[in-house]
Amino acid sequence: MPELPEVEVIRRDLEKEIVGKKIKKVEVRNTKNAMRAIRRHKRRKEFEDALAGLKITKIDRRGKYILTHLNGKILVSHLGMSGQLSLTKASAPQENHTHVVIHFTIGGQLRFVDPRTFGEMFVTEKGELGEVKELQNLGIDPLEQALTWQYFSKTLEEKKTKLKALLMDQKFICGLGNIYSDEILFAAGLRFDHPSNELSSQEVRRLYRAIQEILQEAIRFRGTSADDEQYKDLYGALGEFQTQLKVYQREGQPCRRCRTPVERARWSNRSTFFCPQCQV
DNA sequence: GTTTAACCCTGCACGC
DNA sequence: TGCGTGCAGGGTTAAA
Repeated sequence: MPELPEVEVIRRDLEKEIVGKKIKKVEVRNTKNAMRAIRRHKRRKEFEDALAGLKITKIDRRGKYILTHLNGKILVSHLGMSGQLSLTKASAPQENHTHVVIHFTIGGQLRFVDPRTFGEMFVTEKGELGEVKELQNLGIDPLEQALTWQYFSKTLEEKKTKLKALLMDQKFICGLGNIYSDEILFAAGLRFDHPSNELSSQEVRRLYRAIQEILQEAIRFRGTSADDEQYKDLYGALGEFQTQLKVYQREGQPCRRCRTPVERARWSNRSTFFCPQCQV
């Protein structure tokens, strides 16, 4: 499932590929799930007409949201669990669960494919972006300069919650999901259920550094394609960070550091993977 | 304030 | 072979 690194890889590729292009027309499939994909719009036509004829000027990212800037408008996309943006020729066969197709004037298409329909797309006026609640609530992006050591350690101290809950809390820092929070906690040598306000300053520092390092590495490897729902980039290629995973989905396999079998715990309706020896 | 569970959904693995 | 069941997960919301 796409988390910050995957979304950032897609953002960078979109920036390279579609900035400057003009949208000829947009097609939303006439299916229940396609309507679910654009659920903030009452009618397909409203979404389609909002984008037709506009030129793409910039691609931004906030947490796991991709913001495609057009003249006066912004197309907001969230890939949910199984969403994929795919850049193809118009002649390429259409995959199952393709909900939205954006046609460019110079040819080629951007398709939104999402089997589990947790993802969505919507169009907003540029001036109204600040009113989108989900974006308002997002915390600091961990790759931005604004995530300072001071803010990070102060929040950990104040929150008094389990570390994994905090890492996955999009209102604190945005973009981390199940895979990267597990990998970050392993890299920092901390357990998922360690109380956030009971860390030494050295441990806080390790965690802070692990966030930056794991995310940068994952972007360098073009994201993780670990699950049955394999993440694919804009061109349909898989990421390669799964070869680097230390604990995620490695239950029963020896820890890469100490050989102790990796354990899996059920926490808050999610699986969490950790080394009982290396993480305290 | 924090934690848990349910909800939305589909594909897949599994057992019978 | 085929059916039913459980599970996976992101984000939100309601309840505990």
